[in-house]
Amino acid sequence: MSHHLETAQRLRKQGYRLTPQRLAVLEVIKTGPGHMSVNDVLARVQTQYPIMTVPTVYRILQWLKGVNLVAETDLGGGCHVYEYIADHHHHHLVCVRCQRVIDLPDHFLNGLGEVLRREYGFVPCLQHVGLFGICPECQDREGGAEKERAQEEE
Amino acid sequence: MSHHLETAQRLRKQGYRLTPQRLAVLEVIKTGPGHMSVNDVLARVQTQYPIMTVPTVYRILQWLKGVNLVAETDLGGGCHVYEYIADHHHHHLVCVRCQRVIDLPDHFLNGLGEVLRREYGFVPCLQHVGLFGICPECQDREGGAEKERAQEEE
DNA sequence: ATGTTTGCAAAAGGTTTGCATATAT
DNA sequence: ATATATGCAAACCTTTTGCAAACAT
Repeated sequence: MSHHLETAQRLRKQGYRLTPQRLAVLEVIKTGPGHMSVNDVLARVQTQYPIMTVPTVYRILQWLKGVNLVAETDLGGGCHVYEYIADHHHHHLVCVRCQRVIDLPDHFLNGLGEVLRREYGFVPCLQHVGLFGICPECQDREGGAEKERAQEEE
Repeated sequence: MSHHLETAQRLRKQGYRLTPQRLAVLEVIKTGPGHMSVNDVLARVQTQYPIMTVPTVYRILQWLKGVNLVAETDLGGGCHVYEYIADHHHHHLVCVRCQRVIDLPDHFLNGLGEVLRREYGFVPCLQHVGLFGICPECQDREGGAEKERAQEEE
């Protein structure tokens, strides 16, 4: 936990207290695979700090979101994932079949943002947008024609 | 409940049973203001059918979604809203300040859909997308410069 | 008559809160 | 020393499920 001293110093300067828990969550979210749920973060932190609890993870993640160090993405169905904000925003393509998440560079939505601002006066938060759909692998597995299918009977 | 007989007939033909609860939810979601939560639907239905329960509303809404009569939009934070699908898809601009919802015609995302298909092989479900941001009114009320603001202290 | 749908109650899952204790500053 | 952050437990909210009774067909 020595390679993010400048971040820690900045936060301390802003009056925040740097507890081991906060540093551990920061470390995990910084070095982790991205797109981690609260439980993912908790599990990883607990390998180093077994006493870490769920409410604390929530509070720390909300805090990190507030200071713009992590982004929260709503994947639908009451599932939120978090990841470290490096220096560029990006979006997510979420497969509704296999739950896989594909990263999408931010420029794909830049044009849309401008249109919304211009035509609606609406300032969109397009830092992290989750878009749902079906990934190529699941299309292959399902056989091609997924246009109009109403298979609501299981 | 007599002005959607053709819809009812179609559903009955498909083998579904048309209970009073189903007809009531259909009526409410068809004539309601749109963007209704489960509790909104429940409250409106209960003015006519006081015995309506929460699980039934969920089941009926999932059913209506399955037969492509309503669309479900995830507004984040575990909040889902439902609305009747007329004959055109559209999207939502959700104000993160006042929760207001602005409708956005579907063609705003058509280009994006094609790009995702072409460049990623990803077939997006862009029938109903919720985009978050700040509406013009809230921008005025807040005073213009809402670029970089970290007011997480309350 | 039969299989589907409902109501009830309870469970499940994720998230939040109250409060005393521990702790970073 | 002091105000903030944590741990614990419990509450909260939305959504789901099991099962017997009610009901549309």
